[in-house]
Amino acid sequence: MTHLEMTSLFKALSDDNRLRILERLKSGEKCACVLLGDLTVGQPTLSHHMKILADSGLVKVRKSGKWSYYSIASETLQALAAYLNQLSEISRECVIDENSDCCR
Amino acid sequence: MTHLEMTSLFKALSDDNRLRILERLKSGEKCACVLLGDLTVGQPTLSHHMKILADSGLVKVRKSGKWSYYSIASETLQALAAYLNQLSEISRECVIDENSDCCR
DNA sequence: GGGTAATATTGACAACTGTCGATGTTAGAT
DNA sequence: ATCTAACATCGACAGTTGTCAATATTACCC
Repeated sequence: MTHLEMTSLFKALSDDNRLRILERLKSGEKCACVLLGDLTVGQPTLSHHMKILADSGLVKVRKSGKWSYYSIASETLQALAAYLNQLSEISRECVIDENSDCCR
Repeated sequence: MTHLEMTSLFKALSDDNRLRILERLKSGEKCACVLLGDLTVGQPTLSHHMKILADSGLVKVRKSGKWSYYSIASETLQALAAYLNQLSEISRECVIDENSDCCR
């Protein structure tokens, strides 16, 4: 996963409504009109959010007739979680001495 | 961790330079002037980014004399990773029948 | 105290983002 | 073919964000 893909994933996650959508999808696949009922945004706005979530790879889309069904892309979420965990593992306890100059 | 805190964490992570800073901090505590050398932004911009990272709880600050030392706040990163993992665990395989109407 | 180095703050500006109303597209129903 | 429901796209607008130059603050050194 490239650096750019990573930031676009975090961008996709950094909106209150989109987080709500993901949490709603945790209970299983949902169609857009159901999600619309859960939020306080208009239909074009929901469509916009779903596009961002789908394009980033956080949700999968399945179209059937008039309906669009969305579901969580677990692999992507797990990959992100793995990245964050790796980032939290500080390789060595490297505390700089308080009296040393750090900048030369 | 509240919903609002969560989105502010993701917001803090959704910038290329801030991700770079965190990856740089993975090798241990660094002072601002060192981080400045790693990026292609001016000093006020770095200061701005560090404030966002610190306020969100992703990094810890230690001040000593003229210098500010920054380090990764592992707990926060791990909490976020746990949240993402929990989100990826779909409770039941709930695929809606293709021929059913979803919206009533 | 005066000078200098590290960092923070302020103000300004361009770029991006979330939202909506209006309109377009597509597919089933009558 | 016409109507309607689900969803997408477009254009506009306000609010936010990343960036910089200029300035302020703080702490050390002489």
